[in-house]
Amino acid sequence: MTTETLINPSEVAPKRERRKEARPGELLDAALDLFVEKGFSAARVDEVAARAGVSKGTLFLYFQSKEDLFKAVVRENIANKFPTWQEEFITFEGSSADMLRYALVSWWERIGNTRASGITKLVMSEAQNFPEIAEFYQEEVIKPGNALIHRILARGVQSGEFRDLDLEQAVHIIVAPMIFLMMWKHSMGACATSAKIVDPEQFIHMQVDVLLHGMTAK
Amino acid sequence: MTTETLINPSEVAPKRERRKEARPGELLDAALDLFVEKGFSAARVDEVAARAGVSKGTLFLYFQSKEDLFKAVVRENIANKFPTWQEEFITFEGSSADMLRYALVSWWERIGNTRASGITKLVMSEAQNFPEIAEFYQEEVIKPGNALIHRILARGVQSGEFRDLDLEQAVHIIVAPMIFLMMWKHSMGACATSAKIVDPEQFIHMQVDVLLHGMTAK
Amino acid sequence: MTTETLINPSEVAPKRERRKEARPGELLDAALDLFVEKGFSAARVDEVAARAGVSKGTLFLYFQSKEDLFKAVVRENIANKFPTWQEEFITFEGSSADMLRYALVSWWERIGNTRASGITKLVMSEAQNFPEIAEFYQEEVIKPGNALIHRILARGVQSGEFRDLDLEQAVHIIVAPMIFLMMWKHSMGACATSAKIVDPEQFIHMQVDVLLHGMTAK
Amino acid sequence: MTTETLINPSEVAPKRERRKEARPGELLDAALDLFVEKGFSAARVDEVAARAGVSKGTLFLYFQSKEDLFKAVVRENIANKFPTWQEEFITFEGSSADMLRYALVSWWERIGNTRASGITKLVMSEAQNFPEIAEFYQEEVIKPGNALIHRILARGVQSGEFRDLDLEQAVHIIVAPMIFLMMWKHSMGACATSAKIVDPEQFIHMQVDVLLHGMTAK
DNA sequence: TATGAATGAGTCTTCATTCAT
DNA sequence: TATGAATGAAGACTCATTCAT
Repeated sequence: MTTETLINPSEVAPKRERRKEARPGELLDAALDLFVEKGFSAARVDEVAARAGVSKGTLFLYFQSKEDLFKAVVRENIANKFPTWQEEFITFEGSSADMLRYALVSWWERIGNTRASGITKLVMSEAQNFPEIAEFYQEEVIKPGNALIHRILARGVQSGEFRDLDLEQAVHIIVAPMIFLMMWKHSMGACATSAKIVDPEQFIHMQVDVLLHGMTAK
Repeated sequence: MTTETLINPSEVAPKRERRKEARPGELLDAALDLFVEKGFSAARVDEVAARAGVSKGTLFLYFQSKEDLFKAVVRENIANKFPTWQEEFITFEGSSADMLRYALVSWWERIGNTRASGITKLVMSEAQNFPEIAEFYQEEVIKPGNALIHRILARGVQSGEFRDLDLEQAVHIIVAPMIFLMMWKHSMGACATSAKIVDPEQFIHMQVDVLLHGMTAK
Repeated sequence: MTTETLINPSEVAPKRERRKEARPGELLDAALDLFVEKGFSAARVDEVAARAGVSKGTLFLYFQSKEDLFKAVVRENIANKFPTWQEEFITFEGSSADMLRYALVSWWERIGNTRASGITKLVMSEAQNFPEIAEFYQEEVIKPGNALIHRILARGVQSGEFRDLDLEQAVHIIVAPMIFLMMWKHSMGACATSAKIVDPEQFIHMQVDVLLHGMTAK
Repeated sequence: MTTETLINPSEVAPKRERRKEARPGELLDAALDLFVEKGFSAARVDEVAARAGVSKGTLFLYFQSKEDLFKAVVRENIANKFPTWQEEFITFEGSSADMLRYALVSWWERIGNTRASGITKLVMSEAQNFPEIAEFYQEEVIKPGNALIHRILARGVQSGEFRDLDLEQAVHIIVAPMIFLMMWKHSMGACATSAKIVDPEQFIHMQVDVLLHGMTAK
């Protein structure tokens, strides 16, 4: 997406001229869709090229191989949303419970509910065949994401709002359902009959509720 | 396979062994490994056959096609899991909290921690390319599994042990982390560096703890 | 067909015991059907065996290879009908025109209209891939057949009934339509829509009529 | 093919030649030879491609499947034959006997004696396995051909030159020997020893002679 | 830079043939 | 002699990749 911002965010060239510059971006864009939709092997480079409006040969002008394209797709789409996000939390005022709720809800809006979630599906599905991608993802996405959650939890524990948890573990408790949500959306959730089984918004809402208060009656 | 031939080369492995009864199982076994390890398309039928100690032709004697083999693998590894399990819960005595904890822990022992968990990873990764498999899995695995959890929760609510939850939703809250666990184990978890990041036993333990009591300090 | 007559025409053994002796015949029988129906390569040895009521392995007990089976089928079915037939003509009384008509009509009844005609289709279709079969067929069937016709024509010429023809050539004029008839029956004629286009009996009738009297108005 | 490379090795044949327009024709050409020579199943797509001077992959660039190629070969070699021919007969002046003779002789020159005759052999040999081809052939070749003959005969009958025949049947009498000729040429006739047994020109000549005047002495 | 025709290694699948039982 | 499970060579077809234009 929006590769032009990466390449040259300042000037908006006329369509025809911008084209050449935009090629790799358009290819990555098409590739993301196709990889998410069909997986690495079932996605055909012909179709990626076609969807990007170029010929197959052109694709190989920008990417050495299909694997290379795949890696670029993942790399490109693991946008560093975390830095800007982090700032929000530094200046966040309110309870840590609200903060957690806000984190998950806005995560859904900005990541889970966008095409970016397809990346997670992709990476997890193909991790075995692309260990370096998995590694990369771990470093660039999972770790920063976890750090963010970690900070929120630590704030809550410190303020006495949350009880004294093993934070390393607790982070997983928070993150796991979100990852599940992305996987589900792009696998079972994409199959007609079972589509409505998990409703993400409701799911997140109750998730936070249960996480904070538990299921046990008082 | 045939490690004994390697260890004991004097006992020549018979070239043509007739094991009609055993073959499908052996093939299914090898296929499960390979499919989980590499995914559907990256797995080669030659290798499945080789790992089962038969020729490629033999594989097609028992399974019409690679896809057919895939379906058989899924079917084979999920049947007969729930019926016996369900009975245990009917006769369970103790608190519903204990019941829930028992359910998740024994789930981990019997499914999550066995090769069967690879099936879930497999199905979710390939769901888009095999909608019928996804459908089948939904019906044969997800639904019965959810029903089991539903029963436990209903029991807890009825006894006043749990608060009055939207059970349909609550079921997902319980199940999601387990599915995550299987996905993780067979994707990121299988990559060296990040292997130890999530420890399943600890994860489940804390999961139950938080689910039951929440994170909020009293 | 009726291989038992070839093997042991004198004694009629009970079904079960005759079986063993009859095997090759039953196989040839089934093979003839299948080869005629589907051609050499499209015919499957499994099906031949199945149709003969034996296992595939048994087939190879009697025939070294599929090619061997094919050759045996052709050889077996090129029954020497000519010797007995020839006698009929030696004692034939009547005009040579009647003789010719009788020859063609009875040929249709005894050969053209029986499964034997399938052999011709078979041999002609596969001649390129089985030159020795073609050669064999030429010697065993075509030549004796031609000789028979030759004799009739010679008789007619000698008696002054027919005009003085180049007999070698004239024979082909007679034989060609009969061969055509067999080919047609087992190719185009076997396809639904065009089935009724050529009616053999009528065809032969007119053929003789035209051959004898010509089309030219007197 | 590329005999010039053999004759003149200094001119190195370019490895990748772009000849989009020419390819299908070259492939069809090679395929015709091979199909006629070996039959549908015995012909290998690799060899067709090789004979056309391209790689196997290229063949599948132009034809979806081997069967598709087969159909194209049949189609290619029978279109545009009859339309131009038909015109000749409309303007034909002379006796109907001459017309018939001319029809058969020129048929031999333009069809029977060219590679196109192999198509008939092909279609009749494979008719059972390709009913649609048979149907197609019936419609596109047999029917127009028959119509042509029908017209000649009708002309002759009308002018009183021929006696009053059942034209539908009479057409078959004329056509059958021609079809026989094609079958023979590409089956028995292609085998060394029996090659000269039927001489087409003589055969046609006598055929017309006999058809027109009959064999019976006046 | 862009094209798309051409390539050929690689895959699934078939089926005649073998062989332990 | 009969079986049918097992084989593996061979074939059609795919598709990422190349390269002449």
